[in-house]
Amino acid sequence: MTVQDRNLKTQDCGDCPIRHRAVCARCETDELAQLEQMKYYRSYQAGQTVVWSGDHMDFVASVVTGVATLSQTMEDGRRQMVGLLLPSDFVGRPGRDTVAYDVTATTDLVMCCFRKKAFETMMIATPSVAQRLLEMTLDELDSAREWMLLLGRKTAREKIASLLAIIARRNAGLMLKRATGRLVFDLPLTREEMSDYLGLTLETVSRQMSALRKSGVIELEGKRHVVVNDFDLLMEEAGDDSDGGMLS
Amino acid sequence: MTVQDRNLKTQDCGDCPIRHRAVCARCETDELAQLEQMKYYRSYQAGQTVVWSGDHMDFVASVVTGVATLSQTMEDGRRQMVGLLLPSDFVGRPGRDTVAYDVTATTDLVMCCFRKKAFETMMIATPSVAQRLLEMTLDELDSAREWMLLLGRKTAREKIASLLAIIARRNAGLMLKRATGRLVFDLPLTREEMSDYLGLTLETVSRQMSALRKSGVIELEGKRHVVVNDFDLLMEEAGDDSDGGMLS
DNA sequence: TCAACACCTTGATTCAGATCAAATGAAGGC
DNA sequence: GCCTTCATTTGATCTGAATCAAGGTGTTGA
Repeated sequence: MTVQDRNLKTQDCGDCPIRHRAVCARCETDELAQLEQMKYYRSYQAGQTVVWSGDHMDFVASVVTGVATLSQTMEDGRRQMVGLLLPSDFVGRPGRDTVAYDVTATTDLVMCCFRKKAFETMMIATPSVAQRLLEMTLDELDSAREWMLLLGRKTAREKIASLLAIIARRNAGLMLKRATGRLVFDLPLTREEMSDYLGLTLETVSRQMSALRKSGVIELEGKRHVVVNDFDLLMEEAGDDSDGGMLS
Repeated sequence: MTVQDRNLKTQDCGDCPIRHRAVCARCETDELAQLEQMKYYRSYQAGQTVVWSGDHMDFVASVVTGVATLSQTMEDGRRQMVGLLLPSDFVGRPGRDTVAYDVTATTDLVMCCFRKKAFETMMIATPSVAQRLLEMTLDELDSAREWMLLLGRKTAREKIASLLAIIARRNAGLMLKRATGRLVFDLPLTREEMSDYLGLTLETVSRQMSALRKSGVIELEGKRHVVVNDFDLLMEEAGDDSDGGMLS
């Protein structure tokens, strides 16, 4: 445990998402107290790998701050991201020892962790945890399927617009100028990471970002800072007929 | 529950997969009996739609025989399959009313169903069901993520080989000539359905099937009957470094 | 026996996005 | 201030798969 971890441990735990997302819905006080005792924090620096595909992962966790990605790599180096973990998202698989994909911190990252064994025991003793986790997993499955439509059938421009829409949505709470209809946020991903998420090359990502800028859908300040002038227009560019259900 | 009890229970209902996959692992006699009473069967003809995206789905089900697909469609008609349901696969989402994708029978189909309300009640009363379902959902999520790699990064030839490998694997029990190393099976999908699953056009599917035939990886008898001479070679064509974990 | 139809194959051409190749720009170290 | 480094943009060219366009094959039903 690092010094930083220890410091976090002594803090008030009000910000731990597992508590709220995995348990709160139907929990009882005793269960909450039990979970509180079990949890601990881990910090990772931007770029650090949390676990490699095939490795043993002895904890389950929930993102507190920062962004992590799940990715799969082929023998020849082709890479596809299969998940984007933003604050409050859950990682880890109770009931299986190894992970099937790399988990990487793309920004500095703090996760709230539970030792897997203890969490599993807890799950068996507390049905509401398993049920909440099932609900979350089904949401993730829906997101994954929405993403399959993007990867299989959307154009490069639609892919970029979709990704921007997702990030904008998830950041909604943090965004400025919401009242004016403008959404402002910083991309937590490099162009290369975006390309790995969208099944494109980084050059195509860059070109389509420029194209969206030129047609007035977004404004770019620096490389990472994005201003969305009209969210509905962005959604239209994304080709979504729904309301962006992938955000769930 | 003794082994003999289990045998007795399985005799009257040997073909119902929900019972085996969702419950058996940790079940008790009462719960089994309760499930037995709740279940009923539905049949669909090839081509029939089971539920449309957005519709209310008042049951959960498990495929007994036949093949069904899950697909999403964009406003302009672009379609992407997001799931292939083979015998023993589960459909339906306890805890949500509507489905997010079309469910279609691609062959004649028999499903073993449970009314959703009753199943949910049952789930709350019987923790093992929720836990088993969580495990199944996590497996599905892994498959979906494996499929994202295919859609985002594989070539047309690799996509076709991957699909053939999946179907071959899942049919392993039914296949002939297993001892000789040859795998023989019928494709349950048209070329168009294959293309919707793989994010290709039907012409490309047809061309790549021919290409695999010409290079001796597969033999085709008629349009649907496939002979795989060397499964390892097929896996190599599929570009998988793993053992094809998507089959789980 | 032969339409009609659904499904599949094959060929010719086009095009979106990949690949190859510089050039630009911003941030940190000396 | 100047060099180095790394992320990004932009340009030129190439290519794998899409698109457009015939034909072929097998099945159903009159």
